[in-house]
Amino acid sequence: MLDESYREFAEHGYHQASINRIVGRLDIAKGSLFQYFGSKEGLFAHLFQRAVDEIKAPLRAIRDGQTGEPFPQRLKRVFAASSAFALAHPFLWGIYRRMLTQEDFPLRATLLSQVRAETLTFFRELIELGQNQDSVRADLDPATAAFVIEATLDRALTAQLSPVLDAGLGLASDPQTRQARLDALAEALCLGFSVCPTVHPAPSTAKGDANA
Amino acid sequence: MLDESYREFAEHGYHQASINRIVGRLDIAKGSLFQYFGSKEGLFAHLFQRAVDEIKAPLRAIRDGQTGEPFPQRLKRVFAASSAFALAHPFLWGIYRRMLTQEDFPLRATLLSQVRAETLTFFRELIELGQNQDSVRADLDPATAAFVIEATLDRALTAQLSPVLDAGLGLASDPQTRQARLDALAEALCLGFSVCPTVHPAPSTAKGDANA
DNA sequence: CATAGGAATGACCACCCGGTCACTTGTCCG
DNA sequence: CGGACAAGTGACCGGGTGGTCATTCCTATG
Repeated sequence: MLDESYREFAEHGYHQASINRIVGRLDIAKGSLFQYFGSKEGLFAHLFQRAVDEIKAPLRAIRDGQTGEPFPQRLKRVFAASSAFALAHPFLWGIYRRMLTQEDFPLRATLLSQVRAETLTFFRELIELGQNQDSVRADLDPATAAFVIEATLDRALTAQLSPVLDAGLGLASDPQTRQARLDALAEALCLGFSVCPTVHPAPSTAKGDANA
Repeated sequence: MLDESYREFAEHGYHQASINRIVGRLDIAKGSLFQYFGSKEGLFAHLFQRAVDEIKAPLRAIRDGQTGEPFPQRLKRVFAASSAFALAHPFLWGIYRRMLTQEDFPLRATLLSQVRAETLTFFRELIELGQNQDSVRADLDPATAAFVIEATLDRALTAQLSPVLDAGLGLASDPQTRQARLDALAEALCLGFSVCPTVHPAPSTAKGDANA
């Protein structure tokens, strides 16, 4: 029952989701569903809370494991894990994405600010940890950098589930390509965050005045 | 008539938009509207095409003006101009944002891929131009960087119109703060793109092995 | 077995939707 | 003025919506 409702909301958003379709697929009476959840909004609220609880564990696992690694490696791991999570829970991800843009999504303000605050804090802590390890430059504002990272990751996850948005980058294609593209994004971000000289050979001319 | 329909779609998205409300506000008969546009989808397609045409001019003006400036300045100008445009056309921006996440938005694939391709090309060209000027490091992949920039800008524009998403960054508050935050975002991006030594003094300790 | 009480049911409600079309109205020309 | 023809109208249609509630069914207990 929860699974089927979850799928309906994720596939159609809130307003386009149909209680009739849900009970039709489940082959139960409409009255039963309303007896449990009271209203469409009640059903949705219940589902969302469950989903939020479900997403917390993997996020924490990423943050608390392998704390010794330098920042770029950790960021890549975060990107990879998030990508895997979004692919494994496309419906949940779809709901979240919809809520971001749909002003009249019920409970939007409450639910969103809760999730967003947690996400940005997660990245800010990751960055500050990197700064303490000297793998992130100290003059970088953690909040600003967290914003950029979150925006990039969000777009990447959206792109990998929606070929229209991929725009030739390859996130929506096979796993190997996706992995490579995600790593490239993480690296491009790290370029700006790292204490200056990046490991890459910088193959072209040496026009820059102080490279390596 | 067009203005009122535009507003309706932007405020409610496609499916939640109501023809009845539009004709009600305009105080005209429903039949008239259908005589002109044939269907709801026809009306929307017409509106969208008009909006796309409208957006092209300012974008081109940004790209083709001040070509001599170094990349970071140009990027800041692009951010500022885009921010102003989104604030001036919140409805249009709302439609675009909705279309990004709503799978069943009619004509989504056609319209979106058209817009996205143009946007990403715009940024790629901006970066390549920066590389030719030596104000962007040569080993940066233009497509990847364009992706990151576009993602960040998109999130920033969303945040400035939706306080819930601002997450304490200050994009949704007064113009001065917003301007400063946009500049900070652009700078954070440029850190990674610039040929290495950034102008900023890097105030803290000199633990990094080769800073400045 | 009888029965009490909660759980399940689905016909039904009022409402709203996009879309139609027979009809009225307005306009312009001979 | 009269007629032709386009423009404008709004009652109406079939269908879908979230939600209700009198009724039936099931089960658990005495």
